[in-house]
Amino acid sequence: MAFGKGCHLHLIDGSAYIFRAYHALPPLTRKSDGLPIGAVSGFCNMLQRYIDGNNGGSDAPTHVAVVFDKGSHTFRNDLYDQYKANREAMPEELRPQIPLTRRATEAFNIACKEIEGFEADDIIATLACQARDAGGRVTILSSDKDLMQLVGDGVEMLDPMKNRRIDREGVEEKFGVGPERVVDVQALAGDSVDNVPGAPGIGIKTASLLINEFGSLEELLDRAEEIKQPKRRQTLIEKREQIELSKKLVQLDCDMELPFTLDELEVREVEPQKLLEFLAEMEFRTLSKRVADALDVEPPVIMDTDPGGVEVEGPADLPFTPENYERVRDMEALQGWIDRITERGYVAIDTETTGLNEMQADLVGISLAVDAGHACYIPLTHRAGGADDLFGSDELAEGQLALDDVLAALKPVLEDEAILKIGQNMKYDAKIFARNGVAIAPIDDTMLMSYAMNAGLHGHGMDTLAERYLGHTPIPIKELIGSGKNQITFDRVAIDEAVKYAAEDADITLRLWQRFKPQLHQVQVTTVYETLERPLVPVLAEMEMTGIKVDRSVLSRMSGAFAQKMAQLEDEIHELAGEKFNVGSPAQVGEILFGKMGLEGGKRGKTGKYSTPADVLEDLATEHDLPARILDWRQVSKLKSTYTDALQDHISPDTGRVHTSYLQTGASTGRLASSDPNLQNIPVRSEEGRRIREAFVADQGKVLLSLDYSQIELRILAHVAGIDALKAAFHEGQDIHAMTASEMFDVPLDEMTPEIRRQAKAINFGVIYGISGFGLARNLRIPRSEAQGFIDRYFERFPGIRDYMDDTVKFAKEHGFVQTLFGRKINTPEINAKGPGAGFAKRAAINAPIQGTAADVIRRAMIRMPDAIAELPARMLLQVHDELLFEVDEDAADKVVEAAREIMEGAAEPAVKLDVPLTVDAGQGANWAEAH
DNA sequence: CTAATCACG
DNA sequence: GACGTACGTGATTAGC
Repeated sequence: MAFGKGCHLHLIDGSAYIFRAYHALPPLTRKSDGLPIGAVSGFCNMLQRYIDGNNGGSDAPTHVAVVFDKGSHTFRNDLYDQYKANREAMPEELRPQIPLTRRATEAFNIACKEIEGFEADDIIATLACQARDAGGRVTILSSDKDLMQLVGDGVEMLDPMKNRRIDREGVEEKFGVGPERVVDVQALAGDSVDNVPGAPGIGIKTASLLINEFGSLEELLDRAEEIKQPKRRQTLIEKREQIELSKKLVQLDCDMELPFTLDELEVREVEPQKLLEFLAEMEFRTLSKRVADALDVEPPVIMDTDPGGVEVEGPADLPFTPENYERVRDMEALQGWIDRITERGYVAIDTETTGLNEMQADLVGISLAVDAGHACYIPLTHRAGGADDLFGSDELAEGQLALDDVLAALKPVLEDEAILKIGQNMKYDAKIFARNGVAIAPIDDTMLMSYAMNAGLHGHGMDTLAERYLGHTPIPIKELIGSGKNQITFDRVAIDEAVKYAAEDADITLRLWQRFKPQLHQVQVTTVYETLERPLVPVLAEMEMTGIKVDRSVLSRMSGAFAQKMAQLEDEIHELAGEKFNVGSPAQVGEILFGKMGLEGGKRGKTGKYSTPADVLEDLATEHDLPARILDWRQVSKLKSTYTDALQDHISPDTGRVHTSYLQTGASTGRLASSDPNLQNIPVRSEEGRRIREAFVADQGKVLLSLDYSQIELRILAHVAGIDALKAAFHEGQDIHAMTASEMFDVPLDEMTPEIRRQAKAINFGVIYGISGFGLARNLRIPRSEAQGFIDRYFERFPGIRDYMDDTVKFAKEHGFVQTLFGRKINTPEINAKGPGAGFAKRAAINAPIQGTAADVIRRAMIRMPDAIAELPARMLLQVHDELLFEVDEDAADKVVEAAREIMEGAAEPAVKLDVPLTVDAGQGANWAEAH
């Protein structure tokens, strides 16, 4: 039948269907071979429901097509190279499913249309226009707002999820203008998802207002001078070109040359045989049965195992049996494992090494697991003689494959894009492999999965996870290597013992993965895991391996000076006290001050001893010399022992640099933690302490570059709590603490004193921490009643803050967690507790979304940074919560600042559009003190 | 091994 | 009405 009057064309936005199916469903895999199949399954279900819903209806289509995007480069990229530039890459699990969705469409006997280099939207637009011109009706099944341009004259949209028809009125409701002016509004408003710039500062609301006033975009731009608002007028005049470009980008192409005609899209009957064969191949049992029922035919039989007979065992209740752990002795056995891994497409892997320091530890063996309950260990460099041999032996033990041979055989597997490598704390193994010339990818990490789901509930180490989720206590490493000074390295462990321990780790990791993978979707943290956790692993690994240069001579000179100062202070202290005692013992200091000298304010701690924290001593120091000297001594002692002494021990003999280790799962809020050594708490607040940063230096011909977010947590607070006054202040670049002080104390900005500003600053920080009168009073050293008065006044001025706090606590009490703007969940198990813990949990719940969102922002920046600076002579070295430190060639510093700043300031987008700008301060110098 | 103290954001 | 509090970390030391 030729398409014409009385015909009804359905156009299905296939690409949108696929993404929706992918994100809505857990990551199902085909049972026989583990092929990811979730999106295909969801897609088929949608098609089935679609067909069911239209069968025999009076409004049934006469013609139908599913239309897909094809190719990533379209004519819009030629117009504007940034078009869709901030799109996240297609998830790895989705990629292989794309061709299967085309086959699925054909299996359902529906026309499947795609054209290389064109977006589905343009094909849909062209078909819709042709159908309309031929006098027929069109329904577009999509919720994509871009397609709303086409509505009218017999063309409607149908949102398949909400099952809502969108006609002319629907479009006007959404855009404030009719379909023919939708393009104009979009051109002005832009689109952060597709990266269409539009007119800065103008959204849909303002855009429709302007278009309605002037009639069209062209008219508006020609008569822009008439606009009253100065900022708007200026934008429209200055950004005219950008707006006109935006229009070209959003304008759908109705005049494509199509290699097919409408007539070819005529609805065809489903062919049961063809469809059921496809569903059987995909192993969709439920859907096959439903389709077979609907068609009134026998459902196909789908075997539980593939023709090769590989049983895929689940983790449930399968016992741990060391007898099923194999020791790999020869290349034939290894090849068997490699074949099995290749066939399956994933493997759990773990490395054993001589130590916990990945920069120095050597590879001792590798364990692998593909099926739960079965695993192997490949010993590589175990020593002969073993633990009992007093002197050990440097001879290699018998029956081991050569390290080089094994690495050569495994390298193609470890680097194969189609084979997923699963680990527990993969950063560690990735670094070990990197030092052996293997770039392991792609990866999954059970530790990070647990963190994404369970932050705040418990730790994420293997022992914790195995006990909680598998009901199994793994062999303690102590049983093999001992502890304390008698500890041995893993290469001295007898191989047979090592097999049981190491293979078990791979087995546990695999079982945890099988359990966690579907849970990620159920808990709705897949995006967090895939965009904030997993991609950070290689970035951190790279930073840690790079390390930062530390000048030992600077440190050792300072250590000497500190030692002298301490000795001198110690003499003075003993003199003042009238006796010798250990100044480093808080208990003895307490006895001297509060016991012997009888000073006021001595409180006893849990252990019954006097407590002597700095703030108490500071109060005493106004009247007495002794506590003042003790405070001086403590400061110097801290700097010497923790920094100038300890840091020297961390300088790697191989690189001359210090390599910290970042713990991705350390802080429940999403922050990183740094250890061995901790480079996130290098002194900066005190003048003396700051000098330690002079020892952190740039290499010859390079400089250190520090970029830090300005007031990021307060900006996020302004956004999430929706405080207009704060937002405006940030937009105008005002001094936020001065502005707060001015609001609170009714002091004009030009009469602001440092003291009033300081108090307002303390309140601003207090708010982020879940303020209390007691805490603020202690911080500001003012009476509690006065502090409470400040807080009351603050909430009066910014009532939105109180609402935010109340809402957050309420949410936590209802759900047991709070969330960041990017969807990270932080569990709050203590929130409904009674007693003193309740206050703690409340404040933590208030703080977590703010601290966590800031942490998410800088993570996003870090993940994007390697690409952004790839062409520049720069390396990212350190992260200190809101600061990134780089080492760059001297002459490229400005360029790097520009590139890195852009990434950092735009890091929230496109996922989140903050109401406040993020700004980044930059500094550079030969050392960290100068750069900061 | 834990508590106390203090370094950072 | 009393209680006990600023949020998040890691390293070092003393002292059991």
